[in-house]
Amino acid sequence: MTKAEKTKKHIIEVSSSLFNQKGFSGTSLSDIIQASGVSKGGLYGHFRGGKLEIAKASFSYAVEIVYGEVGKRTRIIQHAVDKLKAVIYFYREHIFDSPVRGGCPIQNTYVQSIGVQPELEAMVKEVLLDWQSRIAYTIQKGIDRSQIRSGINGEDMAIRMISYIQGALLVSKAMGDAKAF
Amino acid sequence: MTKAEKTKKHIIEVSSSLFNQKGFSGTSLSDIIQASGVSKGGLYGHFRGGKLEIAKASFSYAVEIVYGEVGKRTRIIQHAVDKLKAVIYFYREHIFDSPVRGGCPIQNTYVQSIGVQPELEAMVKEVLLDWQSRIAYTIQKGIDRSQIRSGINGEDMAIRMISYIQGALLVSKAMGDAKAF
DNA sequence: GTTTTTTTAAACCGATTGGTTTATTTTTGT
DNA sequence: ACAAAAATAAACCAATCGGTTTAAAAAAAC
Repeated sequence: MTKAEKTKKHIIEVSSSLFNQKGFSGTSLSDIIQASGVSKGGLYGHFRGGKLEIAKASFSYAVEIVYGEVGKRTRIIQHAVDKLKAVIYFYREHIFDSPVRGGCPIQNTYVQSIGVQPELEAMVKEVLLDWQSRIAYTIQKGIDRSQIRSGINGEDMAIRMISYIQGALLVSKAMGDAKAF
Repeated sequence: MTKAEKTKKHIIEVSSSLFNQKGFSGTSLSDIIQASGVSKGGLYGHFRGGKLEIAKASFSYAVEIVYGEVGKRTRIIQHAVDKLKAVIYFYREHIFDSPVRGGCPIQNTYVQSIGVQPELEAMVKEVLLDWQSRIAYTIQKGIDRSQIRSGINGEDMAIRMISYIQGALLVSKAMGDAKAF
């Protein structure tokens, strides 16, 4: 990794935390400059698209980080039901200790970008669809292996599971405990 | 209602829509001035606390509006289970047609204020606790009337119901359909 | 019709916003 | 040691930010 690549990654790491906590309009270039230690010219050198390009890269990075952490926990699990349960357990254990500071980047980015930042909004939808198909795939595999009773609609079940996680996350964070899970 | 009160209410009506859609940092005084037609001096006359005071009043107003609409639907219903179901149906029917433009003010305000606007954050928590106790009260009444089996913990059940609604709202809006409900 | 209330328009404040370019310096790879 | 790549610091831009005060005008209440 060249120096430039390292710097770019560092900017994204720092920015993903900022954007996830304070949102797009709540995060200024000055914030990123101060938190990263990179000069304004440096930022512009790496992201000619300005703030929006940094925010987009930050969101993608944040999603990858979360996916990576979830994957660590679920990759080794064979049984489909256990695998899906492990996903939920992961989120329940990381309500106040998210892989990316500020909580679930999907939730944060979506609420803060809807109707205001169409490009970010579209990215969130893509990620959600991807997540849905991943879960649906696991469910289908479970059905094939007779671990889950057939007749279950994978896509619908996946949506409900995501919905459950997101709702429980929101309420748990607000209430200060994990009772919603 | 005096002229001043009318104007103040008008400012709040307009602002609640703006804040709910674009968030606190995403909404500027200029936005409010333009949308309300009230001059800058007028705003300051009615809200000496500036933007934050307007945002707080707007959130309270938005919550009242939603509560009012939900109440219209549920007030006449006697059976506890039907009453709770009606709440969920209400939200399902208003995913893309919220009483306050931008969707559920609890969800929006919380995500956009957490860690950044402590006063708004605190208000959301209060509203959530109030909502929880309302639902719990309905559940308890249902138990007393043998409409709900005893042994159910009203508070826990209420949290789960709120969590369900919030999650389903978020995902439904993002996905563009009500499958999550 | 007069007094009070309410609202406006305008000026002003200091600070910050995102964005852009430049010359210079530092660092890197060879 | 030298050439290429990377990063900095600084200046600059026009625009906006939230906030504050004032005199004048408009509207309402009596």
